Amino acid sequence: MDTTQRTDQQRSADRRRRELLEAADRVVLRDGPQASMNAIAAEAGITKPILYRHFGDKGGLYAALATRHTDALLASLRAALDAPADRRERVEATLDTYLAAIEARPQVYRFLMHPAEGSAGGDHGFDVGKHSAPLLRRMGEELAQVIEERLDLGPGSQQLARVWGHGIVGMMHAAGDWWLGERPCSRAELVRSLADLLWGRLAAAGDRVGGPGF
Amino acid sequence: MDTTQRTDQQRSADRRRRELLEAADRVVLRDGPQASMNAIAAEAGITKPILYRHFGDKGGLYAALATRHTDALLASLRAALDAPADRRERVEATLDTYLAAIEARPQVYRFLMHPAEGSAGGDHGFDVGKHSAPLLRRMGEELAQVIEERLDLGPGSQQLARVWGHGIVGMMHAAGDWWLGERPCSRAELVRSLADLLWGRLAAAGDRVGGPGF
DNA sequence: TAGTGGTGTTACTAGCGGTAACACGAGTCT
DNA sequence: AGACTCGTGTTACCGCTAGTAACACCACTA
Repeated sequence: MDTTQRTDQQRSADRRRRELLEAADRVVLRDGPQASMNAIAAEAGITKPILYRHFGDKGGLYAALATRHTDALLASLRAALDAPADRRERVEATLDTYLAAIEARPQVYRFLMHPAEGSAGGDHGFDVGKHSAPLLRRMGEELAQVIEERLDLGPGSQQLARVWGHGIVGMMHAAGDWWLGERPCSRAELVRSLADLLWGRLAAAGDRVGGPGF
Repeated sequence: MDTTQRTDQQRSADRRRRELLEAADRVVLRDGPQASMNAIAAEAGITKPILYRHFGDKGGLYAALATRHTDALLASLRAALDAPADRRERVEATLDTYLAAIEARPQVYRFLMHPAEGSAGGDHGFDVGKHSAPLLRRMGEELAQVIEERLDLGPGSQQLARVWGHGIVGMMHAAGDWWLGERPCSRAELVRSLADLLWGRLAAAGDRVGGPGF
């Protein structure tokens, strides 16, 4: 039970855990978010109780799975957000990165947006205000931080940055989800339209003839 | 089996249906979106198969339930959107109406955002791009229509209006969800911050000292 | 040789959505 | 009257799920 021994065991457990996660990944990407624990165990070549020993419950497994993908996506977004270009170009690059990601791997996207639905049992005093996927929350917080660091918004800047961070992320998400389902235009056009919205074209647009503007 | 008879029966069935919906409403508002069909049937004083005869499956019941609340909320939003005031005031009124609704009845809000999760069984060729709740889609489409009717956006206005409709709704939803969970500021402040975002303050903000702006 | 810890199994529980089969009461046709 | 249908209700079941208890094996150690 010396240190070396325990390290070896831990290393082995970690490796096993990674293998299980990869198997779970395959199943979730194939069957969608309702992939059953039985199916995942079968894909990994083992049986259910082992999954429960490693991840506690379904929520734990899904959280571990989601963290991997979320981290990867957030890294890409950070890179786009940090590119050496002016603000509009950075915003467009970030939007495009996100949209390219959900376009390239829609199953991953679907999973990240609805990871743990019917998992926990009796949540009677239930969590109001936490319906967005964790990914959205994390993206919102990250964006808020970038905004607050880089923009001069005057008094109340921190709070404003957080509102904007979550708001912009929500805009991106909803528009992207709709776009992915209907494909009404190219990705570049969507990016441009959203950036135009953020750039105040809504406020600047003229009223249509025949009545006061929206 | 004459017309009067059939009308009587239909009327009775409709009345029953409404009673069942009200019972389901009570249970869903009490237990959250995972309320079981057994629980709903018990609340209504009957047993499961009757629910299935009236609504087909759980998705049908939940859809009927969601439609009621969604229609009500959309009516309020339309009223705010049609108020006699200038554009900014209308936008703020609409945002405030939505936020007031989710603040006043968070359980309804929660249900509308996650109505039918683990319902249908084998959806293997699965619906990519339809993860937002139907409420969000409907709000996005309605807003798009209003924008397209009232604003002069130049060429490609219809497509632009739809992107903006869904984007703005997503912004409102994500910011509202975050705000409802953390309550970092008053509703009025949130409304003002979001309207400022839509009014181009992001583009207009100056860079912070020490580097190029976000 | 006995013991210990990790890995794996089978077999089970409780609850879910959904359904088949049956029972009762009311109105209708012959 | 008697048979027939139809809507409403029930009980008892199916197949599935998440999650668990109990047992078996295998390697390593004292």
